[in-house]
Amino acid sequence: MLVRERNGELLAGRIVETEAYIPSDPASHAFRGMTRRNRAMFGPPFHAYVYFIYGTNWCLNVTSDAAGVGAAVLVRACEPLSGLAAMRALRGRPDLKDHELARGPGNLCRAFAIGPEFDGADLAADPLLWIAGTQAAVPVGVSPRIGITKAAAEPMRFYARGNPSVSGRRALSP
DNA sequence: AGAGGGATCCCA
DNA sequence: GGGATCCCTCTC
Repeated sequence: MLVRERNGELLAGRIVETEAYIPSDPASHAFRGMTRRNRAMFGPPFHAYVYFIYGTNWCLNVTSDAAGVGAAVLVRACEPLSGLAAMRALRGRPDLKDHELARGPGNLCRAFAIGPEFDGADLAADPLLWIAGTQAAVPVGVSPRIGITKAAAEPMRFYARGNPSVSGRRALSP
């Protein structure tokens, strides 16, 4: 479960879609070594790597290997569990259905008010953003990742099968 | 289906 | 410094 405390309120959601990026992976930001942008990706595990893309979107990753190793998991979607009204306000779209609030990595960061201030944050200790709890066993689907061109066939995307909060439904295997 | 959007990075 | 690229989103 991803949790964000904002103005004394808890925004929370079940993580239902992720993508993996490993050091040997040409699609990874870390593939060509450390830069100012991807610095956090080489930090200790279970920390946030937040980056800006396509001029409009922030995306949240969780580092997934030892310090010095550039590896992370992109958090692509959450099923909203609490703070839905605040999420809807943050999206600025009163018309959205619950399962659309945090569907897609850019939308997720908007709904949870996640921005560059969390780049490098310790997700086990940060007072305003953390990941906690155990995940109920659900059927997990595997597919290629979305929106990349290098290593595009690698089955590195993992999602809760059948969950409507999962993005990229056209690309899903059933 | 197609445009918009801006930061980043590589190579001159 | 320039330009290709980019782990996308919304509207048409």
